[in-house]
Amino acid sequence: MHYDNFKPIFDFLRLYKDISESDAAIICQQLQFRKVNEGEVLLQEGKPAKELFFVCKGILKIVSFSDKGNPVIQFFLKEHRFCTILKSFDDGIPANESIIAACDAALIVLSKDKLLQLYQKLPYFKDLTTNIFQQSLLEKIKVRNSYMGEDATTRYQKFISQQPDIALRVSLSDVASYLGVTQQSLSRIRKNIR
Amino acid sequence: MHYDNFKPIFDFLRLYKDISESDAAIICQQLQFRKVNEGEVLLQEGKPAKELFFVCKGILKIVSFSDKGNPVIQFFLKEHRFCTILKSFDDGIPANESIIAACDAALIVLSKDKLLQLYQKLPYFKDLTTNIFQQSLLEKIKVRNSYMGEDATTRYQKFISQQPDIALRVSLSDVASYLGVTQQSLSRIRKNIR
DNA sequence: TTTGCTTTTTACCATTTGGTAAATCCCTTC
DNA sequence: GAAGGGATTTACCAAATGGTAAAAAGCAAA
Repeated sequence: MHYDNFKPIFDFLRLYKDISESDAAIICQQLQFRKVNEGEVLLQEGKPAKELFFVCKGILKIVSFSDKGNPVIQFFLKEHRFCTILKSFDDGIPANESIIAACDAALIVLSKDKLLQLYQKLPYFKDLTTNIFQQSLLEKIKVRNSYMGEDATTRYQKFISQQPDIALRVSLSDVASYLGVTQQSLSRIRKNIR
Repeated sequence: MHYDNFKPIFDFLRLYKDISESDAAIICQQLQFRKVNEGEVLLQEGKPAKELFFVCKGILKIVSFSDKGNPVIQFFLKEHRFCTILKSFDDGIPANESIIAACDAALIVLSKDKLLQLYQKLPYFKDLTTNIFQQSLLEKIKVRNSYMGEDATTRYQKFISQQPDIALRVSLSDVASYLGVTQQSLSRIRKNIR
């Protein structure tokens, strides 16, 4: 058991709830550590999400496609964030989005089967994850709404001030897709800001 | 007890969970019926959200302000939707958004105090609301993301096809604010579509 | 009906953004 | 170091959008 690999997730969970060492040992048994390279597909659109990821290092992106077929990055998930396609994960239906590593990353993987086992073994665990997921959804909505009605330059400036660590680590084209502009426009915007 | 007024909320809740008549009576005791006029402010930005609204008739809007001071409509809530500022409601902190009637509306009001009482009396009720809230958040994210990377015409067309009943009942300026364009642009877009 | 107020439409022009294409930069591999 | 491939920048022009202002339409009260 590589406990060191799993330390980040306990640091995170304990921000929400105190977890005894014996419970931590139970949780550890269900966890899996995984390293992925930039561009690696962790979940393919159209398949059901059967895994919950916790980002220890790196950045994941959730990607869907617009009507025109252009990839649209919905969110970036960085260190100490959970990542899955929640509706697909909960209901077992095909995901409308893909999960892809936006840069080299280290993850903790929790399969749905094993999470359900945890719900059985640790009665508080479902409340805990539900709470975390809800906060995560609220955060996503808040960020997205803060972009509404702003022009591309303002969106970019908000992005680099709100999520500077992500801005520096993912490609320009990913940022452009996330902000809803072409990469040419974003490149021009960056030049004007300097 | 005006049970008739409360029927819509039970019709809705029973889509998620069977509720006995005796439980329904308990719930009814905590509910309050309220009619509001277009423009009426149900929650003022900066104040903590202490009420949960269920829309029986009409449309509510959640409004915040951009950096430039322009009002930005984040969402519309129509019939058979719950509406509150969840983070403020849960944590008791000031809301960053206002809730305003986008047209004349009839609501069922559930105060936080009374909801907490319901959680005590009906053990399943917290799970039920949590589940509903999560689905609501996922829905909001899905709609918002579907607009990302689309031009204003496409966003408007998606809006009128996804939410035709709302499009017909709220003002053009509200729709423009929701879609992140000026009302002049939206008026021009409507002309071009015809 | 008339009046006054609000909402919506239209017009004009400045600015922003998209689309295409080419040039440059950067990184990896040989 | 050289070559190749992808990423980013730049340029050019067309199209879309914003800002200001005025006209038209809709609506409610007198």
